Amino acid sequence: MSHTLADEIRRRLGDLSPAERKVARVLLAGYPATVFETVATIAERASVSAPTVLRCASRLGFKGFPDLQAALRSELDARTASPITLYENSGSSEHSASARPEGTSDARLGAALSLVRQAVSQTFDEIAPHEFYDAVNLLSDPRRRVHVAGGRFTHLLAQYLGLHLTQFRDQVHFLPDRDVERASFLTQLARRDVTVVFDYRRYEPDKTVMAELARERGGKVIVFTDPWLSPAAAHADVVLTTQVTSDSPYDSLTPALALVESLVAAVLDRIGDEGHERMKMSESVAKRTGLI
Amino acid sequence: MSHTLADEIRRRLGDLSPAERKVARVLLAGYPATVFETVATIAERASVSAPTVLRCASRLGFKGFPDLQAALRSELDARTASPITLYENSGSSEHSASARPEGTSDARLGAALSLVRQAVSQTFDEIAPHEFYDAVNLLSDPRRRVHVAGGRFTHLLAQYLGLHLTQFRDQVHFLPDRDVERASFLTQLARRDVTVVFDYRRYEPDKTVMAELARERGGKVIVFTDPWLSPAAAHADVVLTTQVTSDSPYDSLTPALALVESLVAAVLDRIGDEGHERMKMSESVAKRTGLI
DNA sequence: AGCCAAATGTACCGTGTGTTACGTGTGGGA
DNA sequence: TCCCACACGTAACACACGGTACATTTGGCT
Repeated sequence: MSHTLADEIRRRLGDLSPAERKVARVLLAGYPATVFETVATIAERASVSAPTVLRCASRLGFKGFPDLQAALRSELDARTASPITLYENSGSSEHSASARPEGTSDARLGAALSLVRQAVSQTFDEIAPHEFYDAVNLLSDPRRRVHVAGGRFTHLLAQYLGLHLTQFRDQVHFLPDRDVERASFLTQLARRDVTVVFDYRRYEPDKTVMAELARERGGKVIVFTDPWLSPAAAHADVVLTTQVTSDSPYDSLTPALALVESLVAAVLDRIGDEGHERMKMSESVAKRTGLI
Repeated sequence: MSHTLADEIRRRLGDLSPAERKVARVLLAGYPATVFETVATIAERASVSAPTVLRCASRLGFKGFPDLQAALRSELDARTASPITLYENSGSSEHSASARPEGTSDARLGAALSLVRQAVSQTFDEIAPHEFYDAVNLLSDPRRRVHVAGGRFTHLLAQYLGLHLTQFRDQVHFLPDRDVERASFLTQLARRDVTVVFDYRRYEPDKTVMAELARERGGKVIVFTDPWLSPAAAHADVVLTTQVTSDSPYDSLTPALALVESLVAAVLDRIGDEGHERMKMSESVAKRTGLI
C-alpha cells in the first residue's frame, strides 16, 4: 500500500513516452482535480490526442481511464476500518513499555482532548440546521408518541435521550431488550409516531428494519449515525451524523452525546412553559414517592 | 458565495425534497469522492432514481450534474490543499460566536458548541494526571473485580464504562436496578475490588453508602462527580471531576463521557496484548452466537 | 372522503464519452 | 537506400451517460 496515486505516477514517469509524459504532468499539476476531467479535456490541456491519454492510463496499469479515476476516488475517502484493524495499526509502534513515565498519561489526555474538540466541532459544523430543527419539531409535538432505540453501545444514548424527554413530555417509549417484547413493541408503531434510532457501525440490521417499519406505518424517523451512514438512514426523515474519531479502537460517542444534549435543550426550549409545568409536576410526584 | 461546496449543500438542505435530501446526504457522507461517481451510482447508493439526483443538482443551482462536479473540481485545486485539510479548516481552534453568520437557526448549535468545547477543555485541563493514571492502573489490574454504579442519569455512564471494560477484561459487574439485588450486590464487595461510582447532583445517598462500604471492605473506590463534589468523594481513592455546564436546565454529561472514553482507551492501551486477544475472542464468540 | 399539487419513479432519447482499429510519420540500424 | 519498430494522431464506433417527458404515487388540505 502506502503509495498515493500521485506518487505512483511520479515514480513511473520514466516508463512513459514523451507525449504520455505531458499527460502525466498535466495530471500532476492539477492534482487531484484534473483527474476527474474528461479524457478529451485532458488531451487538449496536454496538447496531445485523446488516445494518448488512454495509453498513458493503461501503461500505468489501469484497466481504463474510469478505472484510474476510481482509484483516485477510493484514495480520497478513508473508510473501511473495523475496530480490530484500527487496533492492529495503531498499537504496534510503542507497545512494550510497561512502566509508563508520568508524562505519558498527561500526553494521552492532551491528545484525547484535541481529538475530542476537533470531533465535536466538526460534528456541530456539519449538522444541517434544518435537520436539527426538524428533529426538534418532531420531538416537541405532544401529539406524537416517541420511540427510542439503539444498539450494542448506543442504546445508552437512546435511553439518555428518552430519559430526558420523559422529564417534560408524555408518551416516550424505549425499545425493550428482550426479543418477544420487541415484537409487540414494533407492532405498536403507528401513524404520527416518531422513532429515534441510533445506529453506528457495525450497523445492526434490526435497526434498519425498525426504521423501515416505522416509515411504512406512516411515522417519522430520526436516525443518529456515523459519517458512513447506517443503512437505516435510507428510511429516515432526519439524519443526524456525528463524528466518531478517537484515539482508541472504539468509536467515540462523545459528539453524539453532545448533540443529544443540544437536542434535548432545544426541545425543552421549544416546549417551553408546558414543559415547565410538567417538570414541576414530576418533581413533586417524585418527592411524594420518595424517589428523590 | 459560501465557502465550500459541502457547506453550500448543507445550507440548502432544507430547500430539498426528501428524496433529494437522501442524495445530498450520500454526497456529504462520501465527500468529496462520491461527487465524482456517475449519476446512476449515486442514485443507487441513495436508493432513489437517477432523475432525482439530477433534480437535486439543479435545485442546488447547478446547470447540470457535470456542472456540479466541475464546481467541486475547481474548489479542489483552488486550495492546493489535500482533501483532508478541507475538513480541518472548518472548526479547529478559535470558534468565538461570530464564526457562524447564519442567524437564528444556528445560534443554538453555535452557542452549545462553544459551551461544550469550553467544558471539555476545562475538564481535561483540571484532571490531575496521577489521578487518571491511578484509575487506569486500578482498572487494568486483572486480579481486581470491577463494580460500576451510577445514578438517575449517570447509570448510563456506568454501563458505558462497564460495557467497554467487558470487551477486554473479566469480572466487571453492574449495580443492579432492583433493591433486593442491590443488597446482595453490596454484600459481595470484597478486598481488592475496585468500585467505580458516578455521583452527580442531586447526589444520591446510596452512592455514598456504597463508596463507604467498598472502602471499609478494603477495596478501592473511584468516584466521578461534578465540581461540587459528591459526598461519596470523601471515601474515594480517586476522584475524577468533570464540568457539567450547559445551556439547558440539565447538567451536561458530555465531558464525563469524554473522560470515560479516554479512560477506556488508556486501560486498553495498558492491558495491551491480552486485551487484544480477548477482543478477538469476544468477536468470534459474538459471531458464533449470531449477535453481530 | 376526495381533490389537487408536489414529489418521485419509469421509459426513452440524444449525445459525448471512452475506446478501438487503422493510417501516418519518425528515427535508428543494415 | 530500404526497412522496421515505435510513437502518435485520425476516424469511426459502441455504449453508457446525463437529460427529458410522462405516468404514478404520495401527502396535505378542504
